[in-house]
Amino acid sequence: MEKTMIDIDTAAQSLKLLGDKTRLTIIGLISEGECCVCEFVEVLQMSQPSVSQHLRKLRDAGLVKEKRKGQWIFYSLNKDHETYPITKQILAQIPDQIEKLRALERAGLRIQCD
Amino acid sequence: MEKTMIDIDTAAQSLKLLGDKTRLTIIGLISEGECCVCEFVEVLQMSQPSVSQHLRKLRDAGLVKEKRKGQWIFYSLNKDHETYPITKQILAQIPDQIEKLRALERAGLRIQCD
DNA sequence: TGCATATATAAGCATATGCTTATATTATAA
DNA sequence: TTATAATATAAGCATATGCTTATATATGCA
Repeated sequence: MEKTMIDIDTAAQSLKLLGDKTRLTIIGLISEGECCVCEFVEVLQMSQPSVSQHLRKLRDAGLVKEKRKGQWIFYSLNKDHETYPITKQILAQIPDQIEKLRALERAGLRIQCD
Repeated sequence: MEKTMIDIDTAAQSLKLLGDKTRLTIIGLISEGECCVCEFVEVLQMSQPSVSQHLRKLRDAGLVKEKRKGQWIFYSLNKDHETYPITKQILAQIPDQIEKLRALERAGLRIQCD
């Protein structure tokens, strides 16, 4: 498992994106699976356009992937991204967001379409 | 070695500071020792006020410490900071900046006052 | 087809950011 | 004490950021 160095510009660009509470929470939410936009809206208690705009930044940078499933668009971590190792290390040091998703599920608001 | 979780707001705040090429390079430069402002100015090829302003942000957040030695003020990593574990992990994944300091030394511009 | 739902995009705006130039502060040295 | 060097701070400005509201696009369903 050879460690590849991530150049400083690339690292800084990803860190800048992760350096926002909303986006860092989004990354935490999908650290163990995918979520759709309406789930983020519910958990984050933010407007849909605002959430979409954060997702676009993450997607443009390649940190997340999107996949349409019917009327929903699901977002997930892009584990192939050059800076994914950094993201993973950060995720290991912040509290997981799973409980928030469980609460969604209990409220019947979790989208499952597999 | 129990891992303490770093809350998401705290993590995001530090990541935001690290998400800037200049500041990330500064952190890289002091990852193995202290540097004074004029060394940063030389290595980064930036104006002194601009460097000072970046250092102030890092210091205000507690990510770095400063120590005056005569006419110079030396900056170093604050290893006691709550988010230092994150910083350390990031540093492990970017190329070290030591070579830049060696070049300074060869040019006779390295400040040593111990 | 037509309507509802999910999502994206656009435009506008207030605030944050990072630089610049000018100046203040602190310490050393003559 | 005066001059110089190292650093900090202040003010100004252009650009970036993150929200809002309004609207567009795409899908599913009656």
